[in-house]
Amino acid sequence: MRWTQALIPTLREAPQDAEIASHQLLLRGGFIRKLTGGVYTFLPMGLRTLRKIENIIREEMDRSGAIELLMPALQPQELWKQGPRYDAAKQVMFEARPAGAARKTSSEQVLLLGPTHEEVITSLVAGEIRSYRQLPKNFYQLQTKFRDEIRPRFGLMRAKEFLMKDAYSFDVDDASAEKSYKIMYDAYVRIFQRCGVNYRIVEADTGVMGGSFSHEFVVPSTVGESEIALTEDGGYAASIEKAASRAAPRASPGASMAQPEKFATPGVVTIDALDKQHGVTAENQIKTLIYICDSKMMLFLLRGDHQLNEAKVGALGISEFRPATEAEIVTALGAHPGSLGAVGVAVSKAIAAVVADECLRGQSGMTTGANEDGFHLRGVEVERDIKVTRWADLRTACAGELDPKTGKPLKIERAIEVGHVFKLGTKYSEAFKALYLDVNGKTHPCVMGCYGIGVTRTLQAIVEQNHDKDGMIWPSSVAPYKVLIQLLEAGNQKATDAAEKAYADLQAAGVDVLFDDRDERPGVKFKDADLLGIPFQVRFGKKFLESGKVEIKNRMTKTSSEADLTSIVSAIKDVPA
RNA sequence: CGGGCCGUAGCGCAGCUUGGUAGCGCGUCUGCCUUGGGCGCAGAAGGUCGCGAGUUCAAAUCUCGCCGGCCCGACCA
Repeated sequence: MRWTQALIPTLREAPQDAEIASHQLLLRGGFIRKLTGGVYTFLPMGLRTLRKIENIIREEMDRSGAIELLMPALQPQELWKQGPRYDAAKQVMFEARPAGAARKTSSEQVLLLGPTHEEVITSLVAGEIRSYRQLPKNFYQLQTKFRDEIRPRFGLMRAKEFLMKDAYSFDVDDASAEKSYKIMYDAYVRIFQRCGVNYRIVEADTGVMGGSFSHEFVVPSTVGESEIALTEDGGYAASIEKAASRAAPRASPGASMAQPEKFATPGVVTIDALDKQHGVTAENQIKTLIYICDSKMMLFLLRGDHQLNEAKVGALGISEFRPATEAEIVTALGAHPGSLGAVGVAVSKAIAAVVADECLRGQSGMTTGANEDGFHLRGVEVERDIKVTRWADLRTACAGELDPKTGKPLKIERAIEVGHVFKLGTKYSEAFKALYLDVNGKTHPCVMGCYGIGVTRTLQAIVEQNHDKDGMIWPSSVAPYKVLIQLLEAGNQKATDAAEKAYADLQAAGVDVLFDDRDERPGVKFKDADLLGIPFQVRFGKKFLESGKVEIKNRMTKTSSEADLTSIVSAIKDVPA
C-alpha cells in the first residue's frame, strides 16, 4: 500500500479523553476513531492488525478441531427468557426496536443485541445434535458483541461494541468435556504466544456464566481493570474474585466474657470510629452486611478489617443480590447501618440466613453492633452468641495474606483480561434441551464448555504492553505491515526509483509492505514511522544516495543495518522481529 | 445511580471573573524554500462559541432548562 493512497491520519497530539498509552497511540496512529462513547471505527491500519489477530485465532481454533460458524447478533428475547440467566444478563443488554414507532402490540417480538451466544448455540445444538456419534463438537465464531457498559473506558478496553471470539464445546460426559477444555486451554496458550504478549493464566470465578471451573488469560498491566492474586513464584495465581487466602490471625484478640456486654457508642457508625473512639481495632470487630438475595434478606458477617467479595456471594448459589436499603434494614433489625449485628438474630420469615466468613469461626472477644442505634456489644463469642446458618469464604484476599495451599504470601497485581475458558457443565444444555442419546439409547444433556477471547481488547493490550515514548512497537505477527519503506528524498529520481524497486520486490516476495511515498520532510516520516510501530523501516535518503546502501532500522531494537538494494528481501526475512 | 468537571475551527487550548470587533498553537490549502528527526518564509480557507429560552441597547461571557462528553466512585459475563 502506498501511503498517499491510504488513509493513515496520524495526529501529533492525542485527543484529551484518551488517558492510557495504548488508547492514545491507537488514536494518534490513525488505527481507530471514536464514534461515540465506547463505540469505535477501525480505520484501515487498525483493521489490518485486527485481521492479523483474527487469523491467528482462526488458525489455532481450526488446528484444535473447532469449527467456525457465525451466529446472529440479533436475538429474540424469548430465547433469553428460556435460559437460566436472563434476569442477570438483561442489565447489560441492548434491546433493538424500531426507532420510529411505538411497539404495536404487547405480543410483538422483542429483539436483543447479543452480549454473548450461549443461548443461541445451545438451542441450535438442541435441534441438530441427537447422538453420541455426533459428539464431541466445538463451534466457534468471531462476532461483534454488544454490552451496555455503564462506563465505557480506555478505548477498546471496555467498549459497548467489541469483537469477540467465542467457542462452545459439547461433550458426552465430564471427562470428555475436560479434554475439550484442555484442548482450548492449550489453543489459547498458542494464540497469546503468537500474538506476542506476555500473559498469565489465573484460576477464575465463573460468575453469572455458571459452571464448575474456569481460567482467565490476563495481560499484566497497571492499567488493567482486573485484579489477580498470586504468589511471588507464580505457583498460585487467581483472579481476585476467586482467590482464597488465609487471613492473618488477630494480633491482640479482645477479652472473652461470660456473655456479651452492651456499651454506649453514641454517633459511632463506622469500623474506623469504633477503633479511634473506643479502642476496638478493626480485626476485633464483626462487620454485618445486609443483602437482599433472590428476594430474601441475608446477613453476611466478616471481620471488621475484611472486605466482602460479592463474587463469592454469587458462588453460594445466589443468582441475584443487592445491598439492602436503609429502610429495609431498619424494618428488619430495628437499627440503622453502623449499629448492626447478628447477636440474637434468629432466622425467620424476614431473615433467610446468617452467613459468616470462615475467619470468624471460633473467635471470641469480638465487638459488633447491638441492633440499637448508639450501642455496641463486646465480648461476643461468635459460635456461642450468633446463630450462624452457614459458614463460607466471603472475603476478598489481600496482599500479604497467605496462599492456603502453599502458605506463601500473596501479592495483588492489576491485569487486562483477554481470554476466559469455562467448563460450563449442563446448565444451558438442560435449559435448552441440548440432549443426545448414548449407546444404550438413553438421553443425557450435553456437557458444555465455553471459551472467549476479547479480540479488540487483545489488540489494545498488545499496544499497552509493546510501546515506548515514540509510539507503538508491533510484534511482527500482528503488525499491520511488516515493512515500511521510507522515501526521504521524494524529489530525487534515483532514490525514488530505488524505493519503487524495493516496494515491488517486497510485494513480489509476499511481504506486507507500506510505502511512505508522501512528499514530506524526513523528520515527519521518522516520527510517523516510530508512531505506527511497523517492525522494519527501510530508508531511501541521503545515506542511500551517498553510499548506495539501504538502511534498515529495527523498530524494536532501534538498531540499524545496511543492505544492498538487491538483498533487501533476504535481509528482512533473515532478521527476526 | 452518587460526587466533581467540561462543551469556543479537524486536534490541543485561551477568552467568561468585570457583557461591547472571536483569538492562539498545531493541522489543512496556495506559493516559495528546504530535504536525516514533526524546518523556515509569505498568503488563505475554516466557527450557528453544544442546543433552546430568558435578562440586556448588546451575551462565548450573566440566568434557567435541555443535550452531549470526561474523571472518581458504585457496577461489570
